[in-house]
Amino acid sequence: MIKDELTTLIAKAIKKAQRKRDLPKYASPPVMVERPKQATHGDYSTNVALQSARYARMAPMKIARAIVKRLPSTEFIGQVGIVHPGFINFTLDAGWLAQQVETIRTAGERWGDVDLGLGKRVQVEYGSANPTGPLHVGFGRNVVIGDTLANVLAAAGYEVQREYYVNNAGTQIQLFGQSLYARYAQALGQDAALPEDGYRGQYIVEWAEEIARAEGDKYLQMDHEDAVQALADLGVREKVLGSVRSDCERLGIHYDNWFLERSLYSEGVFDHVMSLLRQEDHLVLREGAVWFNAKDLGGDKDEVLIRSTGQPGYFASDIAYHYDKFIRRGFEWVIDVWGADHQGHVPRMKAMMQALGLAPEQLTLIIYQLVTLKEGGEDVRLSKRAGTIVRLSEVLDDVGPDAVRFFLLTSAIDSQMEFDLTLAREQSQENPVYYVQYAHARIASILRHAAEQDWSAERYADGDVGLLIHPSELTLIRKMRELPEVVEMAAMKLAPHHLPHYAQDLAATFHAFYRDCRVVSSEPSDAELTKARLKLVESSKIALARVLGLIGVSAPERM
RNA sequence: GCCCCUGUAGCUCAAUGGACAGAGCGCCGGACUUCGAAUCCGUAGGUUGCGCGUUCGAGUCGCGCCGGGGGCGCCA
Repeated sequence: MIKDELTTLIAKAIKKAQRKRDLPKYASPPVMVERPKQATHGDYSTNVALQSARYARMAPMKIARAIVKRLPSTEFIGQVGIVHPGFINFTLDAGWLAQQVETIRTAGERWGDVDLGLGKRVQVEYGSANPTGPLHVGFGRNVVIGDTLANVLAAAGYEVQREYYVNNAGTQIQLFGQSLYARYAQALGQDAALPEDGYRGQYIVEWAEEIARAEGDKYLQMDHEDAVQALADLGVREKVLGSVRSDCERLGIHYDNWFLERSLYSEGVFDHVMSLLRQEDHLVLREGAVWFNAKDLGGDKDEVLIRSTGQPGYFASDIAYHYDKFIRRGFEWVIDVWGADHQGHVPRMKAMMQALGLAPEQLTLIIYQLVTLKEGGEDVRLSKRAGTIVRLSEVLDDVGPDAVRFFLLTSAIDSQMEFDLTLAREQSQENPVYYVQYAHARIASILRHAAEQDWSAERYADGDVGLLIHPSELTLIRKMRELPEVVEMAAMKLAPHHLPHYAQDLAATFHAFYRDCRVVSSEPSDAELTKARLKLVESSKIALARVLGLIGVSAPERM
């Protein structure tokens, strides 16, 4: 990338300046090349002269001049400027920029790809929640972040696997089964009580009725324990995962693998990992329970693995699960996407990594802040067990998948966001996603119009992009060229929110170009310019479609 | 009490330690007689919660205070 090439060139220039005695000998701080916020400061900028002042014991402006003096000329750099207090600003060469249109057209749907991952395997696990009810709208943030992160990492050259972990073992599933059984029995006219901490949501009633209608009273005939288990399994498999799949489908999310917690037990992974931990002396017996000695490995406290009842807890499964990911399946890097309500688990997960003989950095825990829900300015309190949830599917009905996805993605992972259902419904048409999509549809329309005027792709194939010299044309090309850098940044920082912001920016830049430059001209003398601009328009379509694709929303030809 | 995240325009949110803190929505005013007005142009709106400090330079880093969210279970 240009940014990296520039960094290297500057570093070389510094060394050369030192050899030629323009600069004293000193260990240069790392060269940082950034994109200035302000267009008048050029396309790239470095503060290395400012950073070096204290080591070189020279005025930054003088250092900057010395560096620039030794900078070799290259095809892509147009102008180099030195600005007080010591910034060196680079402007890309206009002719070189124009040629980038061809680069983008050649890259096609791979425009934006970056060689960062070098094919390294990474697993992104997201969406995993207790499968005891439909997906909640706040949880939508989890799947959208995870899925977009996976898209970005794939674009950045990683080999990505997307996984959903089905927690189909443990006490919550037990409770879910009991709740379902009670509602099922009620549906068949029996007098049955919900368990103490049972799931009280209306959806359990609905599911129970559906099961009663489809299967009759066969579960009442069975042994109670077996019936609860069978209903729990059926509920998870058909009802919960059914709704998860359908929500994900609507959001354009497709998993590579659905991993069952229970398989860890049936395939012996759990037992194996426990004996491993025992061998390595990470287990302690205390008060009839088996504890993991997390404190010895930097955890904040020890954790129960197997309760005194003999039942393994959630964390025990998690250890076995991650053993499976890293050791059995050989992932070098694993990313788990968790809500802030799980932040307290981070230390014990890091301790677990050490206990398994793995580097803690191999496991990245993305902790996103929770979405607080409002309805007309009032807080909406939520509880899956109490049944007061707002289903993701309802919001998808009201607002639409593209707007939901875009909205949930726009905030940084660390910032909590407020989702006002009333406002979201009212303003769904104002969602910025439509602004971006409109730009894409507008481009499609221009290309259609061009084809009608006999400007088909074949007829402008020999257009000369060197004719693109209008400031708005060049601004648009500059903006398109940022895409790979945005992808790289989003991948390195695991920060998907940069994408929707960039998308809006790109769309705005296109609209400005459209305002200033007539594309399809009826003047015969404009024929060559029309060809060049059609190429530019085509390349913007490529860039817009790509970023929309990464965000996971559609790029419509018409709207 | 301790730990994590956070406080930026009326609202929802951006800003890899850099240059005049930016968008969208909302408000007000303007632009469709050749490519899509779901667009564009313009106006207003800020002591970046408060106070110290580090730095050539702080919305960004450190410390303290105040406010918001989350966590600290043989639940997940």
